[in-house]
Amino acid sequence: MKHWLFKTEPDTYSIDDLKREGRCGWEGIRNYQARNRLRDDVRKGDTVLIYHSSCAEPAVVGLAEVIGEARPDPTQFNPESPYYDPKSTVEQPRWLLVDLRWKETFHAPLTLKAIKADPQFSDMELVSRSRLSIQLVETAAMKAILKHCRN
DNA sequence: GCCAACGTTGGC
DNA sequence: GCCAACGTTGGC
Repeated sequence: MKHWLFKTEPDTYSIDDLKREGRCGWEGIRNYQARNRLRDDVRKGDTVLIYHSSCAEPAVVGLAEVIGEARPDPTQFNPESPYYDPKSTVEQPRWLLVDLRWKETFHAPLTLKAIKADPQFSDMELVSRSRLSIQLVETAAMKAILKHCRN
């Protein structure tokens, strides 16, 4: 089982939204590397850290679980959606999403600032490849993050 | 709001 | 297939 970190802008969709809804299709991934990871590597049962980006205090804020394998993202076919992609077809969908279930909202979010300041997180993609929206988290880092966030 | 990093597009 | 132009991300 793998661990991931999914980014979201809390103004658009926050951990509170996920908690309230209980589950969601993680819409709007429009980057090929991220899409390929959803298709090839993200599996049902994997755990996902939810990360708030582009906000006052960027941080890991909660935990979710992957409850379904990748499927076409319906928003790519909807002209009303900000994620609409006119070049994608139902026959050959370009973009995928996975379904998540809310598991936990952390009492002590781990801020980007704290992650950058801690040498044990220096290998995290959040530090080295900050613009990738679907990131792989190593088991050791995952354990350390959960320990921090649950204290 | 700025701007660096980096992904995507499209002409050649 | 190269690469310049352009667009997006996301921290600050």
